Amino acid sequence: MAVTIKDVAKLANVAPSTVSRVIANNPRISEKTKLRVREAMKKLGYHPNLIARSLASQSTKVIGLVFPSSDIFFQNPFFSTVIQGLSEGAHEKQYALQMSTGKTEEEIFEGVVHMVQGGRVDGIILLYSRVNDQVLNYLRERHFPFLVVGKPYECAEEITHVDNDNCRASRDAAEYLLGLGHTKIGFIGGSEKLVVTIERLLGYKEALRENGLPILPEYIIHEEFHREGGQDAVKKLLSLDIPPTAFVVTDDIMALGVVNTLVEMDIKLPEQVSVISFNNVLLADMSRPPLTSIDINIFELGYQAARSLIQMLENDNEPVKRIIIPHQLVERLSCERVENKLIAHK
Amino acid sequence: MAVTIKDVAKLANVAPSTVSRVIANNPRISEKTKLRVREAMKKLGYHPNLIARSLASQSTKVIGLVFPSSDIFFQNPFFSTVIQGLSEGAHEKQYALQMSTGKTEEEIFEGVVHMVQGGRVDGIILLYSRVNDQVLNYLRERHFPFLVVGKPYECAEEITHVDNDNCRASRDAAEYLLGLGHTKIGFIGGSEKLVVTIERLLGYKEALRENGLPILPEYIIHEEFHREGGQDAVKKLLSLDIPPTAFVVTDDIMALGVVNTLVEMDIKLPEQVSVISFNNVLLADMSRPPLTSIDINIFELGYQAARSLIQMLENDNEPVKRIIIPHQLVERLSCERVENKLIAHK
DNA sequence: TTGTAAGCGTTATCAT
DNA sequence: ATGATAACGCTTACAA
Repeated sequence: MAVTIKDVAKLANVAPSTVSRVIANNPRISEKTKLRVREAMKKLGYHPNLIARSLASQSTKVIGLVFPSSDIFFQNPFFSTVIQGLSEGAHEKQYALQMSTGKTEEEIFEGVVHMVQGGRVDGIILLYSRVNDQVLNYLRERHFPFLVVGKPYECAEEITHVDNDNCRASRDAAEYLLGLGHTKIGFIGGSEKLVVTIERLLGYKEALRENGLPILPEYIIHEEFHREGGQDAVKKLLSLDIPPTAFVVTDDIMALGVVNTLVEMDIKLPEQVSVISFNNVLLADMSRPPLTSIDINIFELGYQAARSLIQMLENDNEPVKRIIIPHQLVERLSCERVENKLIAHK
Repeated sequence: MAVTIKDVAKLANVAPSTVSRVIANNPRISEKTKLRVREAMKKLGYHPNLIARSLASQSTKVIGLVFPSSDIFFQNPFFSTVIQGLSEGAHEKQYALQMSTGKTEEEIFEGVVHMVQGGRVDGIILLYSRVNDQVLNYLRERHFPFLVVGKPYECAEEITHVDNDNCRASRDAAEYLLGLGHTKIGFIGGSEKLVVTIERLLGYKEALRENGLPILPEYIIHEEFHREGGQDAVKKLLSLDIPPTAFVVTDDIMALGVVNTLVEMDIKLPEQVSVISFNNVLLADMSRPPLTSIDINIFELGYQAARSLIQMLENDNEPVKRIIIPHQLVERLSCERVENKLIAHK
């Protein structure tokens, strides 16, 4: 059996509670005893049992992570990078990260309940935001500390969240294309259930509207966040009578699908068609041509999420916060000023 | 405060121990009481406190994950996919996954000690294998249950591990190129401290030797597992008096760097130079030309790792195992039969 | 400044 | 088949 607080107490000739106080660095213990106790701890190679500590103190120093059920999320570099940020934010405050596992939505939900009611985590970070989310509703009802990476669909002002200004970012993207003279701009987004898609669509529409351009429903396509999604979308758009000359694509991976498809169709990028996308993951500049993309600072999203949740956990009635991570447009070579070279009508 | 076993006991008119037995589905409890107790649990919305259970039973049902310290690991899709496999394997047996956090090697080591001595995990999975690893040595010394994804550098027969036959895989890769008539084959590998690099280099050498070809030290380059690594390596190799006509690259991402660099140098793929790589991550077929790559079944690596560790945890003296995940060569368009079109000497 | 003792919510060993 | 009761290893009033 491992060495416990009692063993240390015995060796140092003090009570177990004293050892506990030394660990907590309680100021009411004399330096002399502290020294003696610490020596005993070192001698025995003592390390506190975190489970026992959690039980006694009702706090685990563990943060639960909830991912969306879709496989697609894992395939996207967003996942890795946000984890890196979370990891760094958590580590700084000595918190551990635990992942929910499960494939279906239902399994994930049960996993969260297990974590929460089982007392295994002090708080939860949701790494997605969708319409009518069961997990979010559950956490709210139980008043369990949690935070959303992304913008909650409802009651955003009552839920702490870390997000980009996606509406603005999308407006920036569309305005960039408008600035290059494009007037026929298509929008290729992810699932309409995802708040991020909703927001980016909004920004796109705002930009068009403010520039006096019509919003054409046939120019707006929703597909999954993967390459095939981008491929399907661009095919649909290019088969229109008057196809767009530029695309706002809400994810780099989708954009790669778009680019590949265009290349296969022998359409020149950026001479004939411009593409701007989101996330600026590593792949963005591995594409040929490299993608102009809106960098949303994924690492920072994760880092601030971890920090903010820990703040909520450590300070009673920390106010609800909305943390906006800045984005920036990274110009590469996938967009060009529109000349009169239109795509031949089909 | 949450509802406990005592509350359930009171409502069902039994002793707490009986409730505990019902939870464990102990056969010595009558069906009648089981029913009554379960009803009470449902009525109160009871959920066992996992922390208390862990303390009493000295087992957490949590697996600790240890990543290499390098940022590069996270940027590689290997990370996401192996996590998916681990997640599925763990979930099936109701285990949770906890990640070690920390940037430097030292921080990670401390994180592991914290997890282990703190009793927070029942076992550990190392997601890398390198020469002289501090973490591995620590776990061995303490006889703490753990398993390695990859081949341990030393005492591989005493440590359960889940791996590919990397030596064989690399031989397959080299032989494939030899089969296409290449005789000047370069090797671009990762850090020499990583066992995977060592093994793949070995396989490469074996293939050359068995085919009566010389092993040229200047044809062997080690770089980091990222795109720049591939770029640097190929530049070095192409500046040789007699540059290779084909490359075995031990990672897809590096291979992308190789391909991009070749394109920039106006060297035609696969007409002038062939490239074969490892891992077959999604990017492999997004490259132009799409990469011929050895699929090492990353998901399966993770999945089997989780399952095997759980077996070790649940069965006393489970024997040490070596689990080899099969690989297969996926032919795409980055390799071609060598004709007499050599690269012009520099 | 330090010790005593009562929890924290389970499991597990005795009894009965 | 079920009930007391003692762990599990720590924290934290309350005493002294």
